[in-house]
Amino acid sequence: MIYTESSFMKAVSKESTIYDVAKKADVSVSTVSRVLNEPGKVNKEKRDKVLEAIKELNFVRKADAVANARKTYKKIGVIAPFFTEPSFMQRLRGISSVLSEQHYELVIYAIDSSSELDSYIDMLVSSKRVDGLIVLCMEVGKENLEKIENCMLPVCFIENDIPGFDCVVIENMNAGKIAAEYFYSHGFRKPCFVGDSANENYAVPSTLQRLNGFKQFFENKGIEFPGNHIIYSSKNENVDLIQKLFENPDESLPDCIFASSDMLALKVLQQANQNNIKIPQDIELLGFDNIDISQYMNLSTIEQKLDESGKIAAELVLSKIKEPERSSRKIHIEFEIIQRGTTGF
Amino acid sequence: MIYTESSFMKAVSKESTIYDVAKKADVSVSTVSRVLNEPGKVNKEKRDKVLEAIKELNFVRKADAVANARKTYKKIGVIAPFFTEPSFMQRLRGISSVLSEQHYELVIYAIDSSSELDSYIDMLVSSKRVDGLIVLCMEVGKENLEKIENCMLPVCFIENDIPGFDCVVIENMNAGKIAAEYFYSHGFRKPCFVGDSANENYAVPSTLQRLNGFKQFFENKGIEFPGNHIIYSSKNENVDLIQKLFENPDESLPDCIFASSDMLALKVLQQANQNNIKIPQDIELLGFDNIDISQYMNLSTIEQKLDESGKIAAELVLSKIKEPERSSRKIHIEFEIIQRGTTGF
DNA sequence: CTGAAAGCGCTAACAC
DNA sequence: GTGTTAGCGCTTTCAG
Repeated sequence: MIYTESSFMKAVSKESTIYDVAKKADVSVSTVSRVLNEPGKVNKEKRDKVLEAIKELNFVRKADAVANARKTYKKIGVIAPFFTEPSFMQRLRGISSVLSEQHYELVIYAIDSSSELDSYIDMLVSSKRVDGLIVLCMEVGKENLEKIENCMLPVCFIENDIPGFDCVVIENMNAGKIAAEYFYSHGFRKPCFVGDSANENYAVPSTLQRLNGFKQFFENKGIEFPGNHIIYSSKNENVDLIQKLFENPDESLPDCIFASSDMLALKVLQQANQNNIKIPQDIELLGFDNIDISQYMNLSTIEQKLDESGKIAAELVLSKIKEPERSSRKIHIEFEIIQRGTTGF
Repeated sequence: MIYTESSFMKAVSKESTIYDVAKKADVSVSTVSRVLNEPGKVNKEKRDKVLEAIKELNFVRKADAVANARKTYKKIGVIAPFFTEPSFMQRLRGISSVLSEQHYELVIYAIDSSSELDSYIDMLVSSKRVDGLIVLCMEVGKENLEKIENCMLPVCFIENDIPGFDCVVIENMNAGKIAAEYFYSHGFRKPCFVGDSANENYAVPSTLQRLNGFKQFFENKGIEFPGNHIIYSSKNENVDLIQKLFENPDESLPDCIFASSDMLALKVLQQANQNNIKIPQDIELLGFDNIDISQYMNLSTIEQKLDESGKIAAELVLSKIKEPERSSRKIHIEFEIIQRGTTGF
């Protein structure tokens, strides 16, 4: 057996408590507690003695004991579908920034399936371990809602509009409409929509809403969509459908495409390239999300202020914690068109 | 003032404790505790009474109190640079999966600057709040290492090789070599490297290592790189440099490009498209990471098994928690070339 | 199987 | 300022 440096040197020094520190520094535990929490209120002399004892004993206090005594947690949980999409990350980033500012910890419960969602919620309501909860883009059944309400856990939903709860809602219909309006006002009359239909059953159906908003706007203007100008299918099928679309003769090609995610838009861009279709000269292309890579790829897109939605959600739970009786609020996130290289020809 | 449904209905019922439950069910607190933890060991009759009391009182136990009494946390902290890169997400996913399997919570400390790193580490060592720590792709100064060691916090570093600590190391040099070997064995002799140099000071310099591995392999074979075939600069400059490269006459173009990240590779792909350079016919292109979008874009790339590196790191801390005295381990993550549409012409 | 009682490690009145 | 002491809410011996 080979002893590495670390296992060799480290003694199994027992973990010390403030009692040990107090004894060693020859003061009371309250004094120790004070130098930990309000050092100003204790004499320099004693304070130094305590500090020294702390150092010598290698004392670290247990956050759980503190929380238990103070009856506070300073933790917010985030329930999110498995973080595969970049958009979730950006939202998390927003959440994280305000939480760390307020000295709250961020604990993540990543969901892979509906049943996992249930079991996490059970855990969270059967044992109070966070001060508040943020639920990201997930459908939550009535039963679970009741559980949450029963244990009076402050919660905020993002991208899910639930009556009686704090929500940060993304007006996906409106997003579709804004895209349509943009194209229409620039003179385009042959629109096309591309979106992935494959949503997990526990995820919110935002793509469909965007499609509806997009379609409706044009239809209100008397413009109909040929069947192949609405591509709304599973990921793999969509690739084929896009390819088929681009194989059409020029006159039956759309003059503008709204993709319901930037990833999809990037895919369209690539496929257009391969088919010698110039973007934006032949077809304009607008994505959705404004993920990091989009700027890089010079993709025009609709930004939904992901960071901000995360921030607002965090602020909502925090405020709900301070003021549990306040009535629930619903915040609508704005969109913004980011015009880059794939539109505005 | 308008009362919403929720604020109207919810009484300010005080939070109840197991004492309340015990009283109501007419049993001792130990019995309540037992039905909570080992329900099998208590009579059905009493158990039901307790369960009923729990329901009536809307009792939820405090995780902190439990942790305090049990002297256990069941939490792992992850320190990571701000989650902007998709690769981090995938690693987190790996970490998350094994933690949730083992019923550990995952708390995230997102770092934005060196000073934030310091303050998080201070917090973590000055107050024990997690059982273990995973540090993602960050440089940690000697001082901080000592602090961590002093408080005997089990820790595992990902993509950072620190003697005496558990590490999951990515052999970036070797990655460069593998890419070079791949191109070389397929007959390519005019290699080109593209990488972003702009790393935060607290991030590990993996790109440079990949460059060195790539370069070295070819140089060992007697192949030199013209100056413009090594693009290693800041993000914005790189775009220009790539463009300039592609403006060269055919004979001074490279025949293969290794990009040190998939994002960059995608950028190269786009720029090649715009310059009517066919990939892979004119130039082969290999990325690095195999992020989700790469499959979508049919990009050949080197996968570094991000999920797995996260999983292993999580397993390492967990094992270190169980067996604190075991000597430190270093796990090397393998690479795999994923051949898709941008190579293998 | 069940209950009494002694912790867990820290905080927070309350007196001095 | 500082020490005493009673909690915090739950777990866990140890008898019975």
